[in-house]
Amino acid sequence: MKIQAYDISKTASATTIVFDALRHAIITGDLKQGEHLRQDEIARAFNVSRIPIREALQKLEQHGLIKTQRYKGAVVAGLSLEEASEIFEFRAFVEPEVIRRAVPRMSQQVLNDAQSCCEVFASAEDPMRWGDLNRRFHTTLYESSGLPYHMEMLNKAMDRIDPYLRAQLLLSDGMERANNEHFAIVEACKAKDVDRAAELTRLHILGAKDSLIRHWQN
Amino acid sequence: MKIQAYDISKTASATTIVFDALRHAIITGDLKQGEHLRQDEIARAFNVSRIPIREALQKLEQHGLIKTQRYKGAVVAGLSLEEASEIFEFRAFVEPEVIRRAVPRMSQQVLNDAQSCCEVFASAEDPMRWGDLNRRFHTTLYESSGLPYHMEMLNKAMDRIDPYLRAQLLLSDGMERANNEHFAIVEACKAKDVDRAAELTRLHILGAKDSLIRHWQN
DNA sequence: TGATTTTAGATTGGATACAATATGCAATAC
DNA sequence: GTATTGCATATTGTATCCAATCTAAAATCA
Repeated sequence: MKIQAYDISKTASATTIVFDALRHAIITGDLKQGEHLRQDEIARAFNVSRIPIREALQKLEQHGLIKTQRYKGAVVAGLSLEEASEIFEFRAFVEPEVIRRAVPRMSQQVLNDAQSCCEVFASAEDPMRWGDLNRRFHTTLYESSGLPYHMEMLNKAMDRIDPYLRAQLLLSDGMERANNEHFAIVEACKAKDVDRAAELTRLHILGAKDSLIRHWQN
Repeated sequence: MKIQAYDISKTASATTIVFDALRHAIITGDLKQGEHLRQDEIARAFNVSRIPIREALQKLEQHGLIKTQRYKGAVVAGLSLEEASEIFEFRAFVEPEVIRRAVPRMSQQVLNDAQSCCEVFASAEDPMRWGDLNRRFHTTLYESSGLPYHMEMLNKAMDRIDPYLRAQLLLSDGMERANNEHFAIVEACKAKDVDRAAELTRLHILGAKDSLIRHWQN
């Protein structure tokens, strides 16, 4: 076998392509809260029938990104401030526990990756990339935990509040604070200081939540 | 308007009927781990086309109850002991926090409901009902928390390990222990002893996990 | 005019039909 | 006899079509 081979069964079906595209559009805010998603329109845009569209919409609803009503269609789901707050609190409660498990297991490689994530994040010019980089930083740290179920739950949580995270980073000092806090977390991980890493993570998330709430009320 | 009216848009579509039926069959163990779910077969059984079946299967996959592969179909997902353990630990971590928030807000009504849940559970003869009653007991307690997102996550977690919970209750002293622990939790809630309620909940879940693991290894 | 009914178009839910892929068995080659 | 290839069947993915429902504008009536 001299040729480069892929597992074709893992390539994307029409449904997953559409799902990924819509998911991306929603969590980046291209599709805004309350906007209608017309099956026919999307189907024409992707040049497929409505069937894969409908299945993609089902998946989006399962992820909480849209809301559908029988015979009325799908709209991009909004989050009230209360709902967003609760999800931030969920993260602030679970992520420190995950990092607790991860710190003792982090290889030098992972620590280096996290460090360079931080640096790329710090020097990124494009605000559109901040959200992705921030997300990658967090998942990089948690991967060593060996807790795939917890991470699955956290990923879903982050999906739901992604637009709010992006908004928070765009606030006056959002980016700078996130940066400093990220570097501090990496330092704690390098020092294998479990308690400190956990507490910094907790404060990092709660801080984002608080600054978002403050900004919201103006 | 003298007649009893329902919001028909909230009635079950073919998809949700099929989903509920399959979900029930899986979590009660009627459909066993690894069993194939053929779209055509299910469609004939429910006398609908494959479209609603496919949508129901998607939902089941999102809940982690089945696994699908392109062009190969769906099989009932199994859980390794490690995966089940992690989910027990997730519950053992999150549920005490939820009950912490719930205890100060529990009305007398809720406390009475929980108490009678316990009593029904204690006197239930049919092992098939134990799982449902146990589940209802836990959700009754948590509803006062005002944390719908946390509860959604916990419900998904309980769905995944439901067959294991049922198995655990069937162990020699499983039912008796669960009973005693449930009554103790209710007592702590009545006494508004937040710390005790949380700790008892944590031990209740970890105890179930440990007894399951011990039994598994024989 | 203003409220109600009618009606036509738009949109979604579901059924049927067809295409793409997997699987297992027979045929062939060695 | 074993391994490979070709073919038939089973199963899933997608397209097309029809039915059920919603929406909003036109028509009707007081």
